[in-house]
Amino acid sequence: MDEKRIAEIFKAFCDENRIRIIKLLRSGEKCACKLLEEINVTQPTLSHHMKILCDAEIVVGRKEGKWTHYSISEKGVKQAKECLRHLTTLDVESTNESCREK
Amino acid sequence: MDEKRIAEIFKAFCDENRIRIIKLLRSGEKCACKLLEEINVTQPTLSHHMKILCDAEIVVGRKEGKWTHYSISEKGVKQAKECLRHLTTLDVESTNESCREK
DNA sequence: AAAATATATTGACATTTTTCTATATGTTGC
DNA sequence: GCAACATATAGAAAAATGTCAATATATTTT
Repeated sequence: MDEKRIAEIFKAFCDENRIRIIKLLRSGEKCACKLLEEINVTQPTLSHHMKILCDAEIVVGRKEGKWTHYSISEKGVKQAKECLRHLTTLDVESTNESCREK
Repeated sequence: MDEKRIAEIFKAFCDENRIRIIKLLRSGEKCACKLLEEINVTQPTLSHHMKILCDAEIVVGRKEGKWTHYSISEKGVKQAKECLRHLTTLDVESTNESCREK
């Protein structure tokens, strides 16, 4: 996966308000109006954060009439975990020259 | 863990150059001069990114004379994984009111 | 069809982040 | 001690991000 996409995924987790939103979704699907009650931002700001979370595919929105219900995306989370695992696992295959000197 | 610290950890993964650096460290410990050769930024910019990676505890620096050797921190990675797991795991204990309406 | 409600988009502003140049600090070898 | 090298810090500029007020869009209700 390219660096740009990886960055996009993890941007979900690097803003305090988005982390609060994710924590709220741990208890299950919630509509935007409910999230808005529990978080200290205006409605357009919440909408902006939900877009970032959805673009990262950590969250999915389900439209139902005038409401949008958001929930944690199992699929996206799996991808994020796999991505984190891959990034941080030593690659034993690759040779290594640790320093120009020595 | 508080939102601020969680955001700090995942900031390691939300910049393209930092992801490139982490990918380079997958092949093992590397000194700053070696990383600098392989990445298209100036030395102070690299230093800045290394600080963010170290603050997130995803990377550790080992000083040896005039060199600093960087490597992926198993301990920090473990914490990040655990953090991601916790954030994205449904909390079955908590009751849920998904929407104000209905 | 008009009013009310839920969410998204636009545009402006403030803050944060990334980047650079210049300079400082610390280490090694002469 | 001095020159050369590796890395860090300071400060400034540019870019990206977070935030809000205003407004648009879509849906439901009356």
